[in-house]
This record gives sequence, C-alpha cells and structure tokens, in this order.
Amino acid sequence: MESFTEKVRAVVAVIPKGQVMTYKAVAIAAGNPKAARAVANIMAKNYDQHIPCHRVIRSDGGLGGYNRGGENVKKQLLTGEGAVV
DNA sequence: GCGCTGACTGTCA
DNA sequence: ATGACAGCCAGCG
Repeated sequence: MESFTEKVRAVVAVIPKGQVMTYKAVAIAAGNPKAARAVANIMAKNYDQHIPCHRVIRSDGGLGGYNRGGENVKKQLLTGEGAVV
C-alpha cells in the first residue's frame, strides 16, 4: 500500500516537462488536500533525483525552495523547461 | 508515544 | 497589496 510519501513521489514524477504543480495540488493528488506541508516536508527531507520536485511550487506562484541549489536554480530549471514563473 | 520542525495555505487586519 | 495568525500533515529526535 502506498504511503502518503509514496503517493506524493509518484504524483511529482508524473508532472510533465514545462508543467508545474503547487504543493497543494500535489497534496490533493496524493489524497490529502490539507497535507501541503507534509508534501513540502517530504521533498525537503527526502529529495529524490528521479523526481522533478523543482516542478513543485507554492500556490502563490512562489518557488518555495530547493535543497539542490536554492530558489534561483529552481526558477532557472522551470524557465529552462518552458514553465512560466 | 510525545513534541518540534518545515520547501505550505488561507483568512483577517 | 502587504503583514501577521492559525490550521493542517508527515517525518524525525
């Protein structure tokens, strides 16, 4: 059975290139609309290189964070993929 | 098992 | 529009 963490990872892994999802959207897709913080926590502590977590942003259009270089790098990645920030 | 932390979100002032 | 407050969840010590 998939724990919330597994679900979140799967959802993020499904995000297509040039597309971005908010933490809230991921939380909903994972099955918990209120678990946006948990999603962020999962990314923050358990970052997976196979998962484009840099495509996960805040609901206000903010980048949130990136444990791989910072928000600036995250923004560069998103813009480089064609995402509008 | 309890308490704190954190890349969040939404509402009020 | 900006700032502050409260609410929610999962992971870790």
